[in-house]
Amino acid sequence: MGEKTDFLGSVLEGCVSLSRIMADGRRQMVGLLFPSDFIGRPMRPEAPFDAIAVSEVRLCIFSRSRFESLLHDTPALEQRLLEMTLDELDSAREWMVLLGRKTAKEKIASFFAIAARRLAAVRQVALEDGVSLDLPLTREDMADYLGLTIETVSRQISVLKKEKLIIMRDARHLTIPNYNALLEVAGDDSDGGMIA
Amino acid sequence: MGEKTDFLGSVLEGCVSLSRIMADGRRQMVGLLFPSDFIGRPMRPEAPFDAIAVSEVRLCIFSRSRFESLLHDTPALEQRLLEMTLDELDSAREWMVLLGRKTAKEKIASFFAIAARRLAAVRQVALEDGVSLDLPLTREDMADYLGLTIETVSRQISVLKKEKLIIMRDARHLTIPNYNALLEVAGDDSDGGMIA
DNA sequence: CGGCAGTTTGACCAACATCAAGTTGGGTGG
DNA sequence: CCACCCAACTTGATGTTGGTCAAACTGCCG
Repeated sequence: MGEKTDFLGSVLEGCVSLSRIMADGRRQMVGLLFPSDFIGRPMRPEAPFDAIAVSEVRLCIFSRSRFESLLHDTPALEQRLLEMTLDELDSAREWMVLLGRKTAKEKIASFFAIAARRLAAVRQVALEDGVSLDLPLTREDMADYLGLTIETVSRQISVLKKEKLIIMRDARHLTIPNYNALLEVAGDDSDGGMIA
Repeated sequence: MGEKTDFLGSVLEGCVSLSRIMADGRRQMVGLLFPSDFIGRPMRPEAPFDAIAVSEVRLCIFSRSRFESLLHDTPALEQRLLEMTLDELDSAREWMVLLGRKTAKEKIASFFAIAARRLAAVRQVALEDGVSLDLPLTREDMADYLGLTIETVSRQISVLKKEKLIIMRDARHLTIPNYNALLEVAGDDSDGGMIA
């Protein structure tokens, strides 16, 4: 778990997962890092979670010691990192609500809604009805992110397809005809949990 | 959800919960704040979660604006806050593993183990076999923290009692005869998830 | 044309939720 | 001091969601 990395960095391109694997093999993803997200655990040599590339990635890497001294000397950088960490904390807590209290169908709908929001942010375009995107995760990765099994993920995706809440050209390519309708199903009141 | 507080602060005595209530009433606790923990959301006027006192509490309160300017002018304070926030983030992620992948029994065992660790830290004593403590939460609060119902919480506590992993003098007073045995049941490999 | 990883679907099962009584214990008023 | 009350908790019977096991399907690569 969590190699002792001597590097910190940020994601430039692609997608990186953060996860924990329990002794008996159960796995839970605890975060999904998109371009501009910070990667690594400043101020602690052992990272408590595994960072795994989910697609091809380009990273920007700094040595831990150089980053930490730079951080120490640059209050503006430290402030920026604090802001990012506070946002990550809010995201993690939103995800706790999903894991603890949402149904399988709500979890899938939430994940699709969030993936669309993140991708729109990365592309720097507005999030409109009819957005299309390629899912960054396999069914197995989704299951581990959502606290489900791959079979349940697959079944609930089929349900959402049948209800016309999503359109899938193939297993990876998603279109959301009506974003607000999807949010409704996700169980988020109106403005839809502002997650990772 | 999350009143617009003009105050930030830290817990001096007692215990405060952070939670989200969904539109239909489902509730998920996303954090439990003990003495020395920070409370509030710096750099963002709206708190995204409700802070609710779980017991009688004493807080140390600062006005938001004064705290934020102090923060801006005091790199050491900012660094301390960054460290605390990074620790909270790790804790939140550990909790995600619990919510997403642990069984009801493992969740209860984890909660008891963590409560004992936190209480020992607050009391500044070592965590030894035979520790006793009064649970800070009702069964309902525990259920909302663990993503369960009160009935399941109650039943799994009964199971742990029958297996002599815990002793309960009454519904609130807990004794842990063998901490490592409890960690074993909690599903954490050996050193037992370092959670908030 | 296989072969294989990823996915889908079906039949069945188990864990946890729900619904419904009881039980306990501390607090109040007679 | 006792009787009652009520909230918190426990326990039992049954229901439902999501997990497990198993079999097929898809599309891509060699």
